[in-house]
Amino acid sequence: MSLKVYNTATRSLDTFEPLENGRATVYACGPTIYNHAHIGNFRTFLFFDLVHRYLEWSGYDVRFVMNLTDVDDKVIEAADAARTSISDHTGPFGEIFLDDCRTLGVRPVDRYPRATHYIGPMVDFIERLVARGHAYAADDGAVYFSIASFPTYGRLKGIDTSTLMAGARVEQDEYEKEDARDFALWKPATEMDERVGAAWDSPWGRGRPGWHLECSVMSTAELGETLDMHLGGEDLIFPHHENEIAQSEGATGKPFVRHWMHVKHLFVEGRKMSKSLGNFIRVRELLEEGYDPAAIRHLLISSHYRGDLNFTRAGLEGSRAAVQRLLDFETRLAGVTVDAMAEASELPGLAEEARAAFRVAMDADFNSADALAAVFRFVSGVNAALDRRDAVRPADRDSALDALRSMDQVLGLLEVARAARSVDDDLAAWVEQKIEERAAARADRDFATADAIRQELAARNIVLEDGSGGTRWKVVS
RNA sequence: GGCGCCGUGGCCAAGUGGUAAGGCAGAGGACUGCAAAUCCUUUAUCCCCGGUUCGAAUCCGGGCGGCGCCUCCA
Repeated sequence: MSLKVYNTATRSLDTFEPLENGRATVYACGPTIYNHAHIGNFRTFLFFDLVHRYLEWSGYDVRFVMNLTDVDDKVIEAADAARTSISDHTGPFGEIFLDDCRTLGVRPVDRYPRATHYIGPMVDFIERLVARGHAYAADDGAVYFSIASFPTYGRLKGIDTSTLMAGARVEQDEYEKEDARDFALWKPATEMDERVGAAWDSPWGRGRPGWHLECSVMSTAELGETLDMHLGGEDLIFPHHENEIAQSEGATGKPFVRHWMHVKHLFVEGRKMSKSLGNFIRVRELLEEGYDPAAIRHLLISSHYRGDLNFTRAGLEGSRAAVQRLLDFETRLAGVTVDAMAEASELPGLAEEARAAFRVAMDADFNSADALAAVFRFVSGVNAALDRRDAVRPADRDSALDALRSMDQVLGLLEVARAARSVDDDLAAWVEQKIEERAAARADRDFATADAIRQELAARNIVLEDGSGGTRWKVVS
């Protein structure tokens, strides 16, 4: 009964062991806020959220940090193209990103450090690396990390760097590097950098930090020198995270990260999502097309984070239906007839079974697909049990409701679905009025009128359910 | 070229040695004025070939097919 996580560094399923018992420090590489986030980004960010929620659900005292990159090549180019500054360009996109996160149910994390707020610590960090012989200043005003000074470089990705650059990818004369493999910690400012406000004073002159450095410095500043978990997309393994290890361990002499976890990139309609294929899907678009955010969330967590995930609109339809089943189940359970004198039911047993299966699934390297299966088995089991009975004990109902809501603390599906379906009082009053009219028509066996009313409501995504206790209504997506 | 991953029913997707979770879709039935919701029934020799084993979707070898990284893409 312990959490096992696949560790990219060891390439094996390791037992999660934080530095300090009961506490967990997590650093996740967040987005570069120069544009709208796409659906692939959110597979990763939703996984971060799953980790965040599950660690808390498991009782850890979690400190979770996700950076927002607000200065790098892409940001600078985008800001310059928009004839603005990097801060004016990234500000709104940062807000939009956080807004998308809220919509999809990504819980706020403890800190969202932005690189531009850490320039001082970054300069200090570079000086430490220089002092320890891991970095050197070049004549062009840049400071480079010396790969030769860090023998284990390449271990995370499992590559031998001595042959890595044997190919002719690197323009040897581009910078004043001592070794083609070396990477920049500090880059001298260009005219464009100055124009968009991406240049700061430093002991090496005007310039800006290298992208890899940002994460090493912010994670250390916010969480300490050794992190329990570091998360990111699979593309970041090399060189980004490899470089972070070299920088951080080079500067501190201590292990940087205990567990490295990486999320696999998703596919869209069976193909890699890429600009050249023109199949980028932004979260914004899906929301504007009217897709339920809970369905998006469901689809993105419906497969294991290290496995393939093929994102399709057909799949989104399926997820929409799955989420609706969950909502209907909660509504039914909450409204079930209770009777303290009723005989004991299967619900407490099913609830216990579901919680246990859910935990086993999530402990197995955050297997959300298996965890969802546990939830749906529970749904079927309880529905069948309720069909066999007229009433259940209040405590039995509560045990089932508690289990459902507890599991949703991690999955966040009901939570997001409810938020997306909130109705104002005016609409509710109108619907109630229509339902009364329909009830009167039905009493007169005037089914034509009754059906017309039902269709009028359906046109506004209101679906009716006639039961023994009267008519219930719900908003569907 | 180097390193690595994947191929499970119509679609999506768990399962890494004991004879196939779950969701969606479909078909039949129960319930309903009709629906909706729900329940019941129903749909897989796990890409192919060989091997190891009492036993393999799961391990090994080969093949076919798809893909990723080695480029500051989550």
